[in-house]
Amino acid sequence: MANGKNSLYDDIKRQVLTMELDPGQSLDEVSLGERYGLSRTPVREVIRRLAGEGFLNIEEHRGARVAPMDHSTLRNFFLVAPMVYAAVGRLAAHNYKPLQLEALQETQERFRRATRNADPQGMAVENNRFHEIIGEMSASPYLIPSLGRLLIDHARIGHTFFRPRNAQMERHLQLAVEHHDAFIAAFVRHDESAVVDLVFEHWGLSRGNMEMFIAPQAMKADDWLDRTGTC
Amino acid sequence: MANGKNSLYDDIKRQVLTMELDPGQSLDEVSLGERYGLSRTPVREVIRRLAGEGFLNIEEHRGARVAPMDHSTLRNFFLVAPMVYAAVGRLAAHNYKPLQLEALQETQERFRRATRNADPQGMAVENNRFHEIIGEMSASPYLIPSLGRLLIDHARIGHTFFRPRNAQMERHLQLAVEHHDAFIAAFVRHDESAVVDLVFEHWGLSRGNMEMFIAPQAMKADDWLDRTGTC
DNA sequence: TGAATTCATTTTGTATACAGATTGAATTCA
DNA sequence: TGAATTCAATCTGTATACAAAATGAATTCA
Repeated sequence: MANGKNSLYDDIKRQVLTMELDPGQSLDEVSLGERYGLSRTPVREVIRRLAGEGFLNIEEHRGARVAPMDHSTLRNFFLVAPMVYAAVGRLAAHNYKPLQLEALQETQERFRRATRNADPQGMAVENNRFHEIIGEMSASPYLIPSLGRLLIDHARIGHTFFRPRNAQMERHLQLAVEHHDAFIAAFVRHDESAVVDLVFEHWGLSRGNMEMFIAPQAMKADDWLDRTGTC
Repeated sequence: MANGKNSLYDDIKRQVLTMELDPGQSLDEVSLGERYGLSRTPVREVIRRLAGEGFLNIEEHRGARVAPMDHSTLRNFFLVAPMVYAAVGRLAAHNYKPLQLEALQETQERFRRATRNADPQGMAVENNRFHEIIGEMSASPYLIPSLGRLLIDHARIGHTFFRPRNAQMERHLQLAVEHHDAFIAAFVRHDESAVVDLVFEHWGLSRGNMEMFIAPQAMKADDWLDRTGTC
Protein backbone atom coordinates (compact mmCIF):
# COMPACT_ATOMS: atom_id res chain seq x y z
CA MET A 1 0.00 0.00 0.00
CA ALA A 2 1.78 3.04 -1.32
CA ASN A 3 -0.50 5.45 0.43
CA GLY A 4 -3.49 5.26 2.71
CA LYS A 5 -5.43 7.92 0.86
CA ASN A 6 -5.57 5.91 -2.35
CA SER A 7 -6.44 2.70 -0.50
CA LEU A 8 -9.30 4.49 1.20
CA TYR A 9 -10.52 5.82 -2.14
CA ASP A 10 -10.26 2.44 -3.84
CA ASP A 11 -11.83 0.56 -0.94
CA ILE A 12 -14.89 2.78 -0.63
CA LYS A 13 -15.36 2.73 -4.39
CA ARG A 14 -15.17 -1.06 -4.46
CA GLN A 15 -17.43 -1.43 -1.45
CA VAL A 16 -20.07 0.79 -3.03
CA LEU A 17 -19.93 -1.13 -6.33
CA THR A 18 -20.17 -4.53 -4.64
CA MET A 19 -22.91 -3.40 -2.21
CA GLU A 20 -20.60 -4.22 0.67
CA LEU A 21 -21.74 -0.74 1.64
CA ASP A 22 -25.52 -0.48 1.36
CA PRO A 23 -27.13 2.41 -0.53
CA GLY A 24 -27.95 5.11 2.00
CA GLN A 25 -25.45 3.86 4.58
CA SER A 26 -23.66 6.70 6.35
CA LEU A 27 -19.88 6.98 6.73
CA ASP A 28 -17.94 8.33 9.69
CA GLU A 29 -14.86 10.44 9.02
CA VAL A 30 -13.12 9.66 12.29
CA SER A 31 -13.41 5.87 12.18
CA LEU A 32 -12.38 5.77 8.51
CA GLY A 33 -9.35 7.87 9.35
CA GLU A 34 -8.36 5.58 12.23
CA ARG A 35 -8.71 2.49 10.04
CA TYR A 36 -6.39 3.91 7.36
CA GLY A 37 -3.97 5.83 9.56
CA LEU A 38 -5.15 9.20 8.27
CA SER A 39 -6.34 12.36 9.93
CA ARG A 40 -9.77 13.73 9.10
CA THR A 41 -8.48 16.23 6.53
CA PRO A 42 -7.44 13.73 3.82
CA VAL A 43 -10.42 11.50 4.66
CA ARG A 44 -12.73 14.42 3.97
CA GLU A 45 -10.98 15.07 0.66
CA VAL A 46 -11.46 11.47 -0.44
CA ILE A 47 -15.13 11.59 0.60
CA ARG A 48 -15.65 14.79 -1.39
CA ARG A 49 -13.96 13.35 -4.43
CA LEU A 50 -16.13 10.23 -4.26
CA ALA A 51 -19.19 12.44 -3.87
CA GLY A 52 -18.17 14.37 -6.97
CA GLU A 53 -18.01 11.09 -8.88
CA GLY A 54 -21.46 10.01 -7.70
CA PHE A 55 -20.51 7.26 -5.25
CA LEU A 56 -21.52 9.25 -2.17
CA ASN A 57 -23.89 12.07 -1.32
CA ILE A 58 -22.93 14.79 1.14
CA GLU A 59 -25.39 16.82 3.18
CA GLU A 60 -24.10 19.86 5.04
CA HIS A 61 -23.43 19.13 8.71
CA ARG A 62 -24.83 15.65 8.16
CA GLY A 63 -21.91 13.82 6.63
CA ALA A 64 -21.69 11.41 3.74
CA ARG A 65 -23.97 8.55 2.70
CA VAL A 66 -23.63 5.93 0.01
CA ALA A 67 -25.62 7.12 -3.03
CA PRO A 68 -29.17 5.77 -2.69
CA MET A 69 -30.92 3.61 -5.30
CA ASP A 70 -34.54 4.55 -5.72
CA HIS A 71 -36.90 3.23 -8.33
CA SER A 72 -37.43 6.57 -10.11
CA THR A 73 -33.76 7.01 -10.94
CA LEU A 74 -33.48 3.38 -12.02
CA ARG A 75 -36.23 3.83 -14.61
CA ASN A 76 -34.16 6.70 -15.91
CA PHE A 77 -31.14 4.41 -15.90
CA PHE A 78 -32.56 2.02 -18.48
CA LEU A 79 -33.56 4.91 -20.70
CA VAL A 80 -30.15 6.52 -20.74
CA ALA A 81 -27.63 3.70 -20.38
CA PRO A 82 -27.82 2.13 -23.87
CA MET A 83 -27.49 5.54 -25.51
CA VAL A 84 -24.41 6.55 -23.53
CA TYR A 85 -22.76 3.13 -23.78
CA ALA A 86 -23.33 3.11 -27.56
CA ALA A 87 -21.95 6.62 -28.00
CA VAL A 88 -18.92 5.80 -25.86
CA GLY A 89 -18.35 2.54 -27.74
CA ARG A 90 -18.60 4.33 -31.08
CA LEU A 91 -15.98 6.89 -30.10
CA ALA A 92 -13.79 4.27 -28.47
CA ALA A 93 -13.75 2.18 -31.66
CA HIS A 94 -11.61 4.70 -33.48
CA ASN A 95 -9.96 6.70 -30.72
CA TYR A 96 -8.35 4.01 -28.58
CA LYS A 97 -4.62 3.66 -27.99
CA PRO A 98 -2.92 0.24 -28.22
CA LEU A 99 -2.03 0.25 -24.52
CA GLN A 100 -5.70 0.75 -23.63
CA LEU A 101 -6.74 -2.27 -25.68
CA GLU A 102 -4.13 -4.32 -23.85
CA ALA A 103 -5.52 -3.14 -20.53
CA LEU A 104 -9.00 -4.12 -21.73
CA GLN A 105 -7.79 -7.61 -22.63
CA GLU A 106 -6.08 -8.04 -19.27
CA THR A 107 -9.21 -6.90 -17.46
CA GLN A 108 -11.27 -9.38 -19.49
CA GLU A 109 -8.88 -12.15 -18.43
CA ARG A 110 -9.40 -11.24 -14.79
CA PHE A 111 -13.17 -11.07 -15.37
CA ARG A 112 -13.12 -14.53 -16.95
CA ARG A 113 -11.08 -15.87 -14.06
CA ALA A 114 -13.51 -14.36 -11.54
CA THR A 115 -16.47 -16.06 -13.25
CA ARG A 116 -14.61 -19.38 -13.27
CA ASN A 117 -13.91 -19.00 -9.53
CA ALA A 118 -17.50 -17.90 -8.84
CA ASP A 119 -16.10 -14.76 -7.18
CA PRO A 120 -18.95 -12.20 -7.21
CA GLN A 121 -16.83 -9.33 -5.88
CA GLY A 122 -14.16 -9.92 -8.51
CA MET A 123 -16.78 -10.12 -11.26
CA ALA A 124 -18.34 -6.82 -10.21
CA VAL A 125 -14.97 -5.05 -10.00
CA GLU A 126 -13.56 -6.39 -13.28
CA ASN A 127 -16.79 -5.92 -15.23
CA ASN A 128 -16.88 -2.36 -13.97
CA ARG A 129 -13.25 -1.81 -14.90
CA PHE A 130 -13.89 -3.27 -18.37
CA HIS A 131 -16.49 -0.65 -19.17
CA GLU A 132 -14.47 2.07 -17.46
CA ILE A 133 -11.59 1.34 -19.84
CA ILE A 134 -13.93 1.59 -22.83
CA GLY A 135 -14.81 5.02 -21.47
CA GLU A 136 -11.13 5.96 -21.35
CA MET A 137 -10.72 4.65 -24.91
CA SER A 138 -13.45 7.02 -26.07
CA ALA A 139 -11.26 9.93 -24.92
CA SER A 140 -14.38 11.99 -24.33
CA PRO A 141 -14.17 14.08 -21.17
CA TYR A 142 -17.79 14.99 -21.85
CA LEU A 143 -19.22 11.45 -21.80
CA ILE A 144 -16.98 9.84 -19.19
CA PRO A 145 -18.70 11.51 -16.19
CA SER A 146 -22.11 10.17 -17.19
CA LEU A 147 -20.68 6.76 -18.01
CA GLY A 148 -19.22 6.74 -14.51
CA ARG A 149 -22.61 7.37 -12.89
CA LEU A 150 -24.20 4.66 -15.00
CA LEU A 151 -21.45 2.19 -14.10
CA ILE A 152 -22.11 2.66 -10.40
CA ASP A 153 -25.74 1.59 -10.64
CA HIS A 154 -24.89 -0.94 -13.35
CA ALA A 155 -22.68 -2.73 -10.84
CA ARG A 156 -25.21 -2.46 -8.04
CA ILE A 157 -28.15 -3.64 -10.17
CA GLY A 158 -25.96 -6.51 -11.35
CA HIS A 159 -25.25 -7.45 -7.77
CA THR A 160 -27.56 -10.50 -7.96
CA PHE A 161 -26.46 -11.18 -11.54
CA PHE A 162 -22.99 -12.02 -10.29
CA ARG A 163 -24.40 -14.53 -7.81
CA PRO A 164 -26.10 -17.04 -10.14
CA ARG A 165 -28.72 -19.19 -8.41
CA ASN A 166 -29.65 -21.48 -11.29
CA ALA A 167 -28.44 -22.87 -14.61
CA GLN A 168 -30.09 -20.11 -16.66
CA MET A 169 -28.29 -17.37 -14.75
CA GLU A 170 -24.99 -19.21 -15.18
CA ARG A 171 -25.63 -19.37 -18.93
CA HIS A 172 -26.30 -15.64 -19.04
CA LEU A 173 -23.10 -14.98 -17.15
CA GLN A 174 -21.21 -17.05 -19.68
CA LEU A 175 -22.86 -15.01 -22.44
CA ALA A 176 -21.65 -11.79 -20.81
CA VAL A 177 -18.09 -13.10 -20.92
CA GLU A 178 -18.51 -13.93 -24.60
CA HIS A 179 -19.90 -10.45 -25.29
CA HIS A 180 -16.79 -8.95 -23.75
CA ASP A 181 -14.65 -11.08 -26.08
CA ALA A 182 -16.75 -9.91 -29.01
CA PHE A 183 -16.25 -6.27 -27.88
CA ILE A 184 -12.51 -6.75 -27.94
CA ALA A 185 -12.64 -8.38 -31.38
CA ALA A 186 -14.74 -5.50 -32.73
CA PHE A 187 -12.30 -2.95 -31.29
CA VAL A 188 -9.39 -4.75 -32.94
CA ARG A 189 -11.20 -4.37 -36.29
CA HIS A 190 -12.13 -0.75 -35.40
CA ASP A 191 -15.65 -1.87 -36.32
CA GLU A 192 -17.83 0.93 -34.98
CA SER A 193 -21.21 -0.51 -35.89
CA ALA A 194 -20.31 -3.94 -34.51
CA VAL A 195 -19.52 -2.29 -31.20
CA VAL A 196 -22.85 -0.47 -31.19
CA ASP A 197 -24.74 -3.67 -32.05
CA LEU A 198 -22.95 -5.43 -29.20
CA VAL A 199 -23.92 -2.68 -26.79
CA PHE A 200 -27.59 -3.22 -27.50
CA GLU A 201 -27.20 -7.00 -27.40
CA HIS A 202 -25.30 -6.75 -24.12
CA TRP A 203 -28.05 -4.53 -22.76
CA GLY A 204 -30.78 -6.90 -23.86
CA LEU A 205 -29.01 -9.44 -21.68
CA SER A 206 -28.90 -7.14 -18.68
CA ARG A 207 -32.53 -6.18 -19.09
CA GLY A 208 -33.61 -9.80 -19.40
CA ASN A 209 -31.85 -10.65 -16.18
CA MET A 210 -33.10 -7.69 -14.23
CA GLU A 211 -36.81 -8.28 -14.49
CA MET A 212 -37.29 -6.95 -11.00
CA PHE A 213 -37.12 -3.49 -12.57
CA ILE A 214 -39.42 -2.24 -15.29
CA ALA A 215 -37.28 -1.60 -18.33
CA PRO A 216 -38.89 0.72 -20.89
CA GLN A 217 -37.66 1.06 -24.47
CA ALA A 218 -34.17 2.42 -24.77
CA MET A 219 -33.72 5.83 -26.33
CA LYS A 220 -32.80 5.56 -29.98
CA ALA A 221 -30.47 8.47 -29.71
CA ASP A 222 -27.43 6.69 -31.01
CA ASP A 223 -27.87 7.65 -34.66
CA TRP A 224 -27.57 11.31 -33.67
CA LEU A 225 -23.86 10.82 -33.75
CA ASP A 226 -24.27 10.23 -37.49
CA ARG A 227 -26.26 13.44 -37.89
CA THR A 228 -23.42 15.47 -36.47
CA GLY A 229 -21.18 14.39 -39.30
CA THR A 230 -18.97 11.77 -37.75
CA CYS A 231 -16.57 9.75 -39.83
CA MET B 1 -22.52 37.82 1.44
CA ALA B 2 -24.29 35.07 3.28
CA ASN B 3 -21.36 32.72 3.27
CA GLY B 4 -17.86 33.13 1.91
CA LYS B 5 -17.54 29.53 0.82
CA ASN B 6 -20.53 29.77 -1.51
CA SER B 7 -19.40 33.12 -2.89
CA LEU B 8 -16.02 31.63 -3.66
CA TYR B 9 -17.66 28.66 -5.39
CA ASP B 10 -20.03 30.86 -7.40
CA ASP B 11 -17.34 33.37 -8.32
CA ILE B 12 -14.83 30.85 -9.61
CA LYS B 13 -17.58 29.06 -11.53
CA ARG B 14 -18.72 32.33 -13.11
CA GLN B 15 -15.18 33.44 -13.86
CA VAL B 16 -14.41 30.16 -15.60
CA LEU B 17 -17.60 30.32 -17.67
CA THR B 18 -17.00 33.94 -18.70
CA MET B 19 -13.27 33.40 -19.38
CA GLU B 20 -12.47 35.99 -16.75
CA LEU B 21 -10.16 33.18 -15.70
CA ASP B 22 -8.24 31.87 -18.69
CA PRO B 23 -8.08 28.13 -19.45
CA GLY B 24 -4.93 26.76 -17.86
CA GLN B 25 -4.60 29.62 -15.39
CA SER B 26 -3.45 28.44 -11.97
CA LEU B 27 -5.16 29.33 -8.70
CA ASP B 28 -3.54 30.01 -5.35
CA GLU B 29 -5.22 28.67 -2.22
CA VAL B 30 -3.80 31.25 0.15
CA SER B 31 -4.68 34.38 -1.81
CA LEU B 32 -8.19 33.07 -2.55
CA GLY B 33 -8.68 32.42 1.14
CA GLU B 34 -7.51 35.90 2.08
CA ARG B 35 -9.83 37.50 -0.48
CA TYR B 36 -12.88 35.65 0.88
CA GLY B 37 -11.99 35.61 4.57
CA LEU B 38 -11.51 31.85 4.63
CA SER B 39 -8.73 29.59 5.79
CA ARG B 40 -7.15 27.17 3.34
CA THR B 41 -9.27 24.20 4.44
CA PRO B 42 -12.62 25.39 3.03
CA VAL B 43 -10.88 26.91 0.00
CA ARG B 44 -9.40 23.52 -0.80
CA GLU B 45 -12.83 21.91 -0.46
CA VAL B 46 -14.34 24.38 -2.92
CA ILE B 47 -11.47 23.80 -5.35
CA ARG B 48 -11.94 20.05 -5.13
CA ARG B 49 -15.67 20.33 -5.67
CA LEU B 50 -15.12 22.52 -8.73
CA ALA B 51 -12.55 20.02 -10.02
CA GLY B 52 -15.10 17.23 -9.60
CA GLU B 53 -17.52 19.21 -11.73
CA GLY B 54 -14.95 19.80 -14.47
CA PHE B 55 -14.24 23.50 -13.95
CA LEU B 56 -10.74 22.95 -12.60
CA ASN B 57 -8.05 20.31 -12.86
CA ILE B 58 -5.92 19.35 -9.88
CA GLU B 59 -2.41 17.92 -10.10
CA GLU B 60 -0.87 16.45 -6.97
CA HIS B 61 1.48 18.89 -5.24
CA ARG B 62 0.94 21.28 -8.13
CA GLY B 63 -2.35 22.92 -7.26
CA ALA B 64 -5.40 23.72 -9.36
CA ARG B 65 -5.69 25.16 -12.86
CA VAL B 66 -8.70 26.25 -14.87
CA ALA B 67 -9.70 23.35 -17.14
CA PRO B 68 -7.80 23.78 -20.42
CA MET B 69 -9.44 24.01 -23.83
CA ASP B 70 -7.50 22.12 -26.42
CA HIS B 71 -8.74 21.50 -29.88
CA SER B 72 -8.81 17.69 -29.59
CA THR B 73 -11.41 17.82 -26.82
CA LEU B 74 -13.36 20.46 -28.71
CA ARG B 75 -13.74 18.18 -31.71
CA ASN B 76 -15.20 15.64 -29.31
CA PHE B 77 -17.46 18.37 -27.97
CA PHE B 78 -19.24 18.92 -31.25
CA LEU B 79 -19.73 15.20 -31.68
CA VAL B 80 -21.30 14.65 -28.26
CA ALA B 81 -23.14 17.86 -27.41
CA PRO B 82 -26.16 17.58 -29.72
CA MET B 83 -26.84 14.03 -28.57
CA VAL B 84 -26.73 14.87 -24.86
CA TYR B 85 -28.69 18.11 -25.20
CA ALA B 86 -31.38 16.31 -27.22
CA ALA B 87 -31.62 13.43 -24.75
CA VAL B 88 -31.81 15.84 -21.82
CA GLY B 89 -34.45 17.91 -23.60
CA ARG B 90 -36.47 14.80 -24.39
CA LEU B 91 -36.51 13.69 -20.76
CA ALA B 92 -37.12 17.23 -19.51
CA ALA B 93 -40.19 17.60 -21.74
CA HIS B 94 -42.17 15.10 -19.71
CA ASN B 95 -40.41 15.04 -16.36
CA TYR B 96 -40.32 18.70 -15.37
CA LYS B 97 -41.99 20.19 -12.28
CA PRO B 98 -44.02 23.44 -12.54
CA LEU B 99 -41.57 25.29 -10.29
CA GLN B 100 -38.71 24.39 -12.61
CA LEU B 101 -40.53 25.82 -15.63
CA GLU B 102 -41.07 29.03 -13.68
CA ALA B 103 -37.36 29.17 -12.88
CA LEU B 104 -36.63 28.62 -16.58
CA GLN B 105 -38.92 31.52 -17.52
CA GLU B 106 -37.32 33.81 -14.95
CA THR B 107 -33.85 32.89 -16.21
CA GLN B 108 -34.96 33.60 -19.75
CA GLU B 109 -36.16 37.05 -18.65
CA ARG B 110 -32.77 37.77 -17.13
CA PHE B 111 -31.07 36.46 -20.30
CA ARG B 112 -33.28 38.73 -22.43
CA ARG B 113 -32.46 41.70 -20.21
CA ALA B 114 -28.73 40.94 -20.42
CA THR B 115 -28.88 40.91 -24.23
CA ARG B 116 -30.80 44.23 -24.22
CA ASN B 117 -28.13 45.73 -21.96
CA ALA B 118 -25.29 44.24 -24.03
CA ASP B 119 -23.96 42.60 -20.85
CA PRO B 120 -21.73 39.72 -22.02
CA GLN B 121 -21.11 38.35 -18.53
CA GLY B 122 -24.83 38.31 -17.75
CA MET B 123 -25.60 36.62 -21.05
CA ALA B 124 -23.05 33.88 -20.43
CA VAL B 125 -24.28 33.26 -16.88
CA GLU B 126 -28.00 33.28 -17.70
CA ASN B 127 -27.63 31.23 -20.87
CA ASN B 128 -25.66 28.70 -18.87
CA ARG B 129 -28.26 28.68 -16.13
CA PHE B 130 -31.03 28.22 -18.70
CA HIS B 131 -29.54 24.98 -19.96
CA GLU B 132 -28.60 23.91 -16.45
CA ILE B 133 -32.28 24.16 -15.47
CA ILE B 134 -33.29 22.03 -18.45
CA GLY B 135 -30.83 19.49 -17.06
CA GLU B 136 -32.55 19.63 -13.69
CA MET B 137 -35.92 19.25 -15.42
CA SER B 138 -34.71 16.02 -17.02
CA ALA B 139 -34.31 14.60 -13.52
CA SER B 140 -31.57 12.33 -14.82
CA PRO B 141 -28.65 12.03 -12.42
CA TYR B 142 -26.96 10.02 -15.16
CA LEU B 143 -27.02 12.73 -17.86
CA ILE B 144 -26.59 15.85 -15.72
CA PRO B 145 -22.83 15.34 -15.10
CA SER B 146 -22.08 15.19 -18.83
CA LEU B 147 -24.40 18.11 -19.55
CA GLY B 148 -22.45 20.08 -16.96
CA ARG B 149 -19.12 19.41 -18.68
CA LEU B 150 -20.58 20.38 -22.03
CA LEU B 151 -22.04 23.59 -20.60
CA ILE B 152 -18.62 24.71 -19.37
CA ASP B 153 -17.08 24.61 -22.83
CA HIS B 154 -20.33 25.76 -24.42
CA ALA B 155 -20.08 28.98 -22.42
CA ARG B 156 -16.39 29.40 -23.16
CA ILE B 157 -16.76 28.75 -26.88
CA GLY B 158 -19.66 31.23 -26.87
CA HIS B 159 -17.45 33.82 -25.22
CA THR B 160 -17.11 35.82 -28.45
CA PHE B 161 -20.73 35.09 -29.34
CA PHE B 162 -21.88 37.21 -26.41
CA ARG B 163 -19.78 40.16 -27.62
CA PRO B 164 -21.35 40.85 -31.01
CA ARG B 165 -19.07 42.84 -33.30
CA ASN B 166 -21.38 43.23 -36.28
CA ALA B 167 -25.04 43.18 -37.35
CA GLN B 168 -25.00 39.47 -38.24
CA MET B 169 -23.79 38.47 -34.78
CA GLU B 170 -26.46 40.65 -33.20
CA ARG B 171 -29.10 38.90 -35.31
CA HIS B 172 -27.79 35.50 -34.20
CA LEU B 173 -27.96 36.62 -30.61
CA GLN B 174 -31.55 37.71 -31.10
CA LEU B 175 -32.27 34.31 -32.65
CA ALA B 176 -30.85 32.59 -29.57
CA VAL B 177 -33.28 34.54 -27.39
CA GLU B 178 -36.15 33.47 -29.64
CA HIS B 179 -35.02 29.85 -29.50
CA HIS B 180 -35.16 30.00 -25.73
CA ASP B 181 -38.74 31.29 -25.93
CA ALA B 182 -39.57 28.44 -28.30
CA PHE B 183 -38.01 25.96 -25.85
CA ILE B 184 -40.27 27.24 -23.10
CA ALA B 185 -43.35 27.04 -25.37
CA ALA B 186 -42.46 23.46 -26.33
CA PHE B 187 -42.04 22.50 -22.69
CA VAL B 188 -45.44 24.01 -21.85
CA ARG B 189 -46.96 21.73 -24.53
CA HIS B 190 -44.81 18.80 -23.31
CA ASP B 191 -43.86 18.50 -26.98
CA GLU B 192 -40.85 16.16 -26.93
CA SER B 193 -40.05 16.21 -30.64
CA ALA B 194 -40.35 19.99 -30.85
CA VAL B 195 -37.76 20.24 -28.08
CA VAL B 196 -35.42 17.89 -29.93
CA ASP B 197 -35.84 19.82 -33.18
CA LEU B 198 -35.08 23.03 -31.35
CA VAL B 199 -31.93 21.54 -29.89
CA PHE B 200 -30.56 20.88 -33.35
CA GLU B 201 -31.69 24.28 -34.62
CA HIS B 202 -30.21 26.02 -31.58
CA TRP B 203 -27.13 23.99 -32.17
CA GLY B 204 -26.67 25.15 -35.74
CA LEU B 205 -26.33 28.60 -34.25
CA SER B 206 -23.48 27.56 -31.97
CA ARG B 207 -21.83 25.80 -34.90
CA GLY B 208 -21.40 29.05 -36.80
CA ASN B 209 -19.69 30.29 -33.73
CA MET B 210 -17.34 27.35 -33.61
CA GLU B 211 -15.52 28.63 -36.67
CA MET B 212 -14.91 31.98 -35.00
CA PHE B 213 -13.39 30.24 -32.03
CA ILE B 214 -11.45 27.62 -33.96
CA ALA B 215 -10.17 30.03 -36.62
CA PRO B 216 -7.59 31.84 -34.43
CA GLN B 217 -6.50 28.47 -33.05
CA ALA B 218 -6.00 27.10 -36.56
CA MET B 219 -3.51 29.85 -37.26
CA LYS B 220 -1.30 28.67 -34.43
CA ALA B 221 -1.96 24.94 -34.65
CA ASP B 222 -1.76 23.97 -38.28
CA ASP B 223 -2.60 20.32 -37.61
CA TRP B 224 -6.31 21.19 -37.55
CA LEU B 225 -6.70 20.47 -41.29
CA ASP B 226 -4.80 17.20 -40.96
CA ARG B 227 -6.90 16.04 -38.05
CA THR B 228 -10.22 16.77 -39.77
CA GLY B 229 -8.90 15.17 -42.91
CA THR B 230 -8.34 11.81 -41.20
CA CYS B 231 -12.06 11.17 -40.82
C1' DT C 1 28.20 30.26 -23.06
C1' DG C 2 25.06 26.97 -21.30
C1' DA C 3 23.79 22.87 -19.00
C1' DA C 4 23.47 20.96 -14.44
C1' DT C 5 23.06 21.71 -9.51
C1' DT C 6 22.12 23.77 -5.20
C1' DC C 7 19.27 26.02 -2.00
C1' DA C 8 15.99 29.43 -0.37
C1' DT C 9 11.29 30.56 -1.31
C1' DT C 10 6.79 29.34 -2.27
C1' DT C 11 3.04 26.26 -2.34
C1' DT C 12 0.63 22.14 -1.33
C1' DG C 13 -0.47 18.12 1.98
C1' DT C 14 -1.59 16.59 6.69
C1' DA C 15 -2.42 16.66 11.77
C1' DT C 16 -4.73 18.71 15.40
C1' DA C 17 -7.44 21.82 18.22
C1' DC C 18 -11.45 24.17 18.71
C1' DA C 19 -16.08 25.98 17.25
C1' DG C 20 -20.66 25.06 15.71
C1' DA C 21 -24.43 22.00 14.34
C1' DT C 22 -26.97 17.74 14.75
C1' DT C 23 -28.82 13.80 17.10
C1' DG C 24 -31.15 11.19 20.30
C1' DA C 25 -32.16 9.95 24.87
C1' DA C 26 -33.77 11.67 29.23
C1' DT C 27 -36.98 14.88 31.15
C1' DT C 28 -40.85 17.83 31.49
C1' DC C 29 -45.48 19.15 30.88
C1' DA C 30 -50.25 18.78 29.07
C1' DT D 1 -49.63 8.26 27.48
C1' DG D 2 -47.35 11.08 24.31
C1' DA D 3 -45.86 15.33 22.44
C1' DA D 4 -42.56 18.93 23.24
C1' DT D 5 -38.20 20.34 25.29
C1' DT D 6 -33.68 20.17 27.18
C1' DC D 7 -29.05 18.91 27.16
C1' DA D 8 -25.06 16.08 26.72
C1' DA D 9 -22.67 13.24 23.46
C1' DT D 10 -21.38 12.94 18.74
C1' DC D 11 -20.10 14.52 14.47
C1' DT D 12 -19.02 18.00 11.03
C1' DG D 13 -16.83 22.67 9.72
C1' DT D 14 -12.87 25.78 10.11
C1' DA D 15 -8.42 27.75 11.61
C1' DT D 16 -3.78 27.02 12.28
C1' DA D 17 0.75 24.89 12.69
C1' DC D 18 3.93 22.02 10.79
C1' DA D 19 5.81 18.69 7.13
C1' DA D 20 6.86 17.73 2.43
C1' DA D 21 7.16 18.75 -2.26
C1' DA D 22 7.82 21.90 -6.21
C1' DT D 23 9.66 26.12 -8.18
C1' DG D 24 12.97 29.26 -9.76
C1' DA D 25 16.95 31.98 -9.35
C1' DA D 26 21.72 32.04 -8.12
C1' DT D 27 25.80 29.26 -8.53
C1' DT D 28 28.88 25.85 -10.18
C1' DC D 29 31.22 23.27 -13.58
C1' DA D 30 32.23 21.62 -18.31
